[in-house]
Amino acid sequence: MHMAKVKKKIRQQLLADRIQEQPFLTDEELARLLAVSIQTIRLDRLEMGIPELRERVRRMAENAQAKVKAISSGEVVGELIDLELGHSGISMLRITDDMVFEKTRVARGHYVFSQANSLALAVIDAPMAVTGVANIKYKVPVHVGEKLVAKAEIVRQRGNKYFVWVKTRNGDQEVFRAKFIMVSWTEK
Amino acid sequence: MHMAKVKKKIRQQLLADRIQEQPFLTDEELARLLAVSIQTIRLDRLEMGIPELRERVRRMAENAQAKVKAISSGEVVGELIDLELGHSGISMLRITDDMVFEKTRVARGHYVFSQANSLALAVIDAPMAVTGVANIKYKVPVHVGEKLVAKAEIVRQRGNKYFVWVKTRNGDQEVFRAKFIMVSWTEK
DNA sequence: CAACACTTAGTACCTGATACTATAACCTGT
DNA sequence: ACAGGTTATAGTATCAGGTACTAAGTGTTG
Repeated sequence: MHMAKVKKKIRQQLLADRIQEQPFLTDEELARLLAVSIQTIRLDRLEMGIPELRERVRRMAENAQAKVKAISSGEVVGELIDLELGHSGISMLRITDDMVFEKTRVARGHYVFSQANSLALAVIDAPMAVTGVANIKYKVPVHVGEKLVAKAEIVRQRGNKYFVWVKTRNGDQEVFRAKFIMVSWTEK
Repeated sequence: MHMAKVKKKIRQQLLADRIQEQPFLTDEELARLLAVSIQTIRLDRLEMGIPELRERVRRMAENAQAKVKAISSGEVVGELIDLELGHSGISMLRITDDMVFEKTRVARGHYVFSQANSLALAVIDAPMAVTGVANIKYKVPVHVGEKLVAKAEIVRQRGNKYFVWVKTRNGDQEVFRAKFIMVSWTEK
């Protein structure tokens, strides 16, 4: 395989892109792909401040773990600010880069929903519960960097059904509103 | 009953737990924490088939990246099976371990929502759009391992508002149903 | 006390690097 | 055309965090 030699800056750009796309490549593999020596790759990385493979992998692992935790494993999506079990609760979610659409920079709806839904679940005082029904209105698009504050309130309880209203604000502006009916689940 | 054996097993359990909790520890650090020699740690890892630090980190990075991709960066949550732009679409989502509540093994509601919502967005033939309103009913709890098939259909369009219905089934059973009003977004 | 499991020590070697030195190849201007 | 600077390559020493293996203790226990 013979690749045309390119200028340094162009090569460095190619290198950076490649590493961005496939961070698991060693210097040796990168050298072969760009048809230069391994020393050149190392000089380029040094100049551009790109860390070595192991360091890249380590960072990805830490970072990705945190992101996975943010949406999947935590009890509540976002940060729980206040909770009065059986009455109300408040949580905060910061919209990060990976929660938005690339083109529009507008938050994907399911993040806003997730915050509200998980908060609604947290406020009800029952060992186990699931969402039954939800009525949702997105009022204003949310952008990257904004901090969403969701307030949940139990407005009525009938048997094992809890009616929870959640209002999400960005600053003073209400951006989202949801009514949930949560169903508690006595094990049998 | 051999005394030494018991000690060994307990230590190995402690070791396994520790690595589970803090996978970024080197053998040297683990040796210090458990007050044994580094060789003992290595023998233990060998016996239990626990890979070395670098390998552990590498696996975490790969794996976590895939998970992050599943919910955050992909256009559609789940796997897009079929899409007729402007009419309908089908997607499939496999419920994995980290999508469920630990205690109940029931899927968190927002995953089911995310699948439906992202599919609803995908079917509408507009460059940019956001969710406006959603009416949702969870009919049956979903468990780990199950495959959810969501079908979205555009039922009406009025101006820049698209009315999309999504029905999600697990096998023949309908587990979830949603009506979305999506709003397309002409940039100005 | 002898047998055997367990633990520790130590060595050679591996990968994927950093850090540094030395030299070769390529432009560029005058 | 040739000097001078930039760019590329080669090579060496060293490192972390291991694997794989050999050898020598240290208990425990029957």
